[in-house]
Amino acid sequence: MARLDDIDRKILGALQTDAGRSLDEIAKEVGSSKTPVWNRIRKMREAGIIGNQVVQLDADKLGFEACFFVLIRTSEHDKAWQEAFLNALMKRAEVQEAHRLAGDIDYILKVRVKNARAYDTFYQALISEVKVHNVTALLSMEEIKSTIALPL
Amino acid sequence: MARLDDIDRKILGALQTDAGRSLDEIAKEVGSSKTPVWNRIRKMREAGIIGNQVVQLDADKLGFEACFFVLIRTSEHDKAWQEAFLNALMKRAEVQEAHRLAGDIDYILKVRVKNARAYDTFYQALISEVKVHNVTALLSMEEIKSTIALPL
DNA sequence: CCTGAAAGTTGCTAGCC
DNA sequence: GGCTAGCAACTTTCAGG
Repeated sequence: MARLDDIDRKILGALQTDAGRSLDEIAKEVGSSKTPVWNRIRKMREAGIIGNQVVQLDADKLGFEACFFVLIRTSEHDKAWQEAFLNALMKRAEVQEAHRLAGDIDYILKVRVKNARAYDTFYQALISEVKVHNVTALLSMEEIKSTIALPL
Repeated sequence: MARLDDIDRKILGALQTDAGRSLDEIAKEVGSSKTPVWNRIRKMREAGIIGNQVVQLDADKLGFEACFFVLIRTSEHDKAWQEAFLNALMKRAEVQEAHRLAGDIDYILKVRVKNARAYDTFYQALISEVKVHNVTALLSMEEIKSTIALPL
């Protein structure tokens, strides 16, 4: 874990809210000026704290109207199965998030697709590739909040 | 839903993978040149398809080592309760995602915190603010995949 | 709708406080 | 460490095909 001061945190806060602004603007917002801010950003990039810059796209306007959270239980816990499962998740663009869980449920996925039929296609492809014991899909009716910003 | 051609989709694909490149690079990647690409991006911005540019931060390196998926059932379904609940979620930076669901479980949250104690603090604050019937927290052991890219 | 070039900003570096 | 200044690179605009 990196050691950051208050200005670093302000910079990160600004960048994770809107990275599309100029260095000058960000420098003014955090109460510093161009060069020091640029040096801090460079260091945090090198440290891997700051990753890629990406745009947020409007899922609805692009026709992705269905979003599922998928709870998965498996009976297989050996290395080979895990690798096959992990591989299947990585290569599927519909899977926006995948977490291995502690407890009763083994995995949770967030799957974004155009419609319910597209989800079924995804689901059939997944279970034909890897064996899973039990699957529960939770359908999102409304995306209340969605951000990648961390609570700095 | 907007009408997009193949080049538009390629541009969106490039931007949601890495928006930190120059127009020239992106133009070359999608097989076009600067000005037309710039015009397409401008139009998609105006249409709201392209939103803010943000940086992806490394949660682990910043000390956010705990991530919970929270399943919530409620007995209250009236307007006032919903507004209070929605308000509580919006103002809490720990809540990275919040969805209203169809079926048995009413809401799912993704909550990012520094550690289990910080989750408990969040949890206590939430249930003291709004009444919820049943809460199940799923603890993430490993973030296998995490992207905001849509499967264009 | 694309090309090419010009003008205005910005990112990035270096040398000084 | 931060500031000033300057150059290179980029974004953005606008003619013209």
